[in-house]
Amino acid sequence: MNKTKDQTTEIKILEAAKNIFQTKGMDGARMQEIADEAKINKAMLHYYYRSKQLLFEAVFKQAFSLLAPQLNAILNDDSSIEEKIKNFTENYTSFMMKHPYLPNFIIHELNKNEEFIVKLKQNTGFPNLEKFKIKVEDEINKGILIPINADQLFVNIIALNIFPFLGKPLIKAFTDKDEQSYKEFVESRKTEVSKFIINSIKRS
Amino acid sequence: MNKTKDQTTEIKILEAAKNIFQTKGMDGARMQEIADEAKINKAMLHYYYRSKQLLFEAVFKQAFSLLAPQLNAILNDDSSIEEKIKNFTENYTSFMMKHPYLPNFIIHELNKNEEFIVKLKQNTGFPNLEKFKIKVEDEINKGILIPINADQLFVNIIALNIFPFLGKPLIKAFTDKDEQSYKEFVESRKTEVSKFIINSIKRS
DNA sequence: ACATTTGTTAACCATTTGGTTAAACTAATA
DNA sequence: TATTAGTTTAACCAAATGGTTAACAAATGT
Repeated sequence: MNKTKDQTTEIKILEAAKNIFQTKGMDGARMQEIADEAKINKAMLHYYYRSKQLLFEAVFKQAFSLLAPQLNAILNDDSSIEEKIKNFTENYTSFMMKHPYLPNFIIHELNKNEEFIVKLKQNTGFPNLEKFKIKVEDEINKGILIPINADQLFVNIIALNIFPFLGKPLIKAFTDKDEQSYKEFVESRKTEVSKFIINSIKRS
Repeated sequence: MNKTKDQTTEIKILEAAKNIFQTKGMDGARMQEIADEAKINKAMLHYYYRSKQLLFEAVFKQAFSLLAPQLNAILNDDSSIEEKIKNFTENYTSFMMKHPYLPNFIIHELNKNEEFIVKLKQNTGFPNLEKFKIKVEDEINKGILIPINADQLFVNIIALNIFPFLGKPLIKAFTDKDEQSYKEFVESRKTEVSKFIINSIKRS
């Protein structure tokens, strides 16, 4: 057999499964649909991944593993909180514009199965806030930032960055934007969000 | 027949459907499961609501109709932006603590079926930002607020308030909180979030 | 009292769905 | 070139699922 072809079929399946699972969710996805998307026989899905559940987990883990490094990189580098916020906002928004279904997929499946995150947490490389917390407290002590709880600040940062992708249909409707102007709206958040946060927490 | 009993059966179904649909989503929900939850025969679901789709829509519309007035009340009253933000943050968080599955349910289903919001928009009472925008611009001109785009501000407000309910499993894992301390965390956001926003936009 | 409408149930049905099987095919190896 | 191991396919299967039906029960109106 040909190892290259092995991989391409296996990867074609994962790719197709990613598309279907991320748009329709675990429950809404059909094995046949994934097979069609990958242009292979349905039996191949089971040949390579055994069951829908295992195929789903392969997709989910891959999706999650795309997000964690983004967070870690910024939480653990040595830059100032202001720089962290600027970098994160810029990078994360750019990344999400390329993977717009990802936040919804992860959040929905995690909410449907809360125990699932316990498994992920055991993984090395699961984001850790310790260094970020220390840095926040340090800058508060130095008078750079006004007093704020680091957990609250962290949640505020990710909320402001992720929500536009989660709530896109809602926001589009509320603010009366079409696809194009919504894209511009999100694009402008790359800088607006960090200004907004820094305005709030930086001692002036 | 007995009109009171009619209503209770019909309402028992809607109540059960709400529980199941909101936790499992349209695709994950089973008609039999809803019937069991309501402790009635499965055929009754079809007798009163015709199909799964229509039952789902009844649940969805009811859920959505709980959110819209909350938004409208605050967008359209005559208070200052600062008061709007304080009221909204306090009220919305309290409300969501009582209906924690609501945001996820609405956001997930809306993302799976983007056209669906068009129907909702035709409804009278669909939230409208005009008055809010005018008030924001007014306060900017008066020098109360620093310049900020009203749409961006609006998205920031709802992002900061809704995200803790959408991303609960994620945030719990990242910040290492158990159920109780997460509850306290969210509780404290009732005031923290408005302080955070006002800090950012109020001219000092 | 009786016919009619409304509500409820159990059994049933067609279709869909995840998953299996066995045979056919491919390509490297001995 | 025969063997072997891995790959792919079509046909199949049992269980689950949304939905229907027909008989029965309980109100309601006349």
